[in-house]
Amino acid sequence: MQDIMRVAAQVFCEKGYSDALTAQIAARAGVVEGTIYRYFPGKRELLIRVVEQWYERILADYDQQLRGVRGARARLRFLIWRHLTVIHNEPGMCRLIFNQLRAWPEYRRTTVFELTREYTRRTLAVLQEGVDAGEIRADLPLRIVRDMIYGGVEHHTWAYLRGEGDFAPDEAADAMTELVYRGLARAPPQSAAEATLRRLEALAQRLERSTAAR
Amino acid sequence: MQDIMRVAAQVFCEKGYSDALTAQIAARAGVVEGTIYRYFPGKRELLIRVVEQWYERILADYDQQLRGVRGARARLRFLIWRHLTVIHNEPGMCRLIFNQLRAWPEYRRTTVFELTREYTRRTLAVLQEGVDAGEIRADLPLRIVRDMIYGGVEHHTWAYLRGEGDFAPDEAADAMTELVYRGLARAPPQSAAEATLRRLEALAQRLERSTAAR
DNA sequence: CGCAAAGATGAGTGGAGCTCATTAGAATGC
DNA sequence: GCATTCTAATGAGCTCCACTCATCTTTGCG
Repeated sequence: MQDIMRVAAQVFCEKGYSDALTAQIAARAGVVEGTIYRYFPGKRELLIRVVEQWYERILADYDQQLRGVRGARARLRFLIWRHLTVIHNEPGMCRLIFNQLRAWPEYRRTTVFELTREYTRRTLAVLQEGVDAGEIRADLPLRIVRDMIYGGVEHHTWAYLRGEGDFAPDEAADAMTELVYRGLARAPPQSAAEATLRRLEALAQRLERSTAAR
Repeated sequence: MQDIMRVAAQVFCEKGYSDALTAQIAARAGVVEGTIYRYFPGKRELLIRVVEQWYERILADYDQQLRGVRGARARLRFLIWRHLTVIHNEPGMCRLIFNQLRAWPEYRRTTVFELTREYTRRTLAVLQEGVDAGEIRADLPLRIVRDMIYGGVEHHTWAYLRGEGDFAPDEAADAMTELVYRGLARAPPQSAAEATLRRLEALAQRLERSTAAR
């Protein structure tokens, strides 16, 4: 049965879900087609089991690694970078998850779903750490930030997953972390700085006039 | 043929792509199955044509509306809000695009693909307007911002598209615009800037006192 | 009215997931 | 050491669904 799952993982990744034929998986695994259906209720369930096994492997050392990273900003960057890196290293499986698994009604009762929830929940927790430490403002819903992070990662890697073009996990992680962390705007505090600047400029002019008058 | 496309749009939206049977579409359209294949090379192409027609309708008044919105920030919010609203109003079609169409190899030669590119290109243009107007910093790649916007919208609406839960386009648009515009962080650069600002203010006060004293 | 061109028909085909009666092999009992 | 039972593997066949094609019908034109 482990043979079947190993072979199925290969064939699914190579050909995609619908072009991967059960007959082909059986042949490569050295069994006959019907044998697959002794262990799996159907092709869909086979994919689900394969992806679940893979995903558990991927997340195995995840918590330990995260525990080693200190500071809300670095932790946040790690989460983003990690997601980008997994996609970059294993595009086949990620394509299966994004294009097939998540579109199915069975998805919600999958451990992939549960583990993903856990994963994104950790992102919220890290953001909250930042709020508690006074590093991040809390006047916007953190859920939206999380959605923009995960959605952004997946949108950014979309072309790569189609086999068109590439992306750099490190650079993208830097940019996204920076964006989330410091934002894009010249925000209200800066207008305070501008006011101060104007006061100083006015003072400078007055001083210049008074020194010139002497 | 318009009948077939109208009926197909309905059935696809109701049942999803693979549960929508060609026989069913034909029956509801009052023709026989083979007739569909006189006008369309196959079921996939039928969906593509249906979605293309819909998408053109959706984007018909789009540019005109955008032209009516002034200011980079308001324009950006409009783009985000618009995307959210379309998803909220027509979940069936959006589900078909996100789950089926975009996963197919044919997608790239679709006008849906072209129009979407146009759509996101406009977002980059609006961001660039903000940079030119001095409203937005340009020291981070705008492509990443765009990816976080569109990815964020889709990630945020994902549960809704599955028929689980709901979301509020206006609130989400506000939050995302705010996030992109002013950022989240009381970040290191800003705390440094704040320290500098306090020193400058102190300096200004000293100078003001000394000039006043004369 | 005759004829040709275009359109519609529905029985039939092919392919892929899936089933099940049968067989082979292993474990257990006496 | 043979018989029995229980489990696993087999592969021919079934079903479902997209798709095809020879045939029939309607329309347009002289």
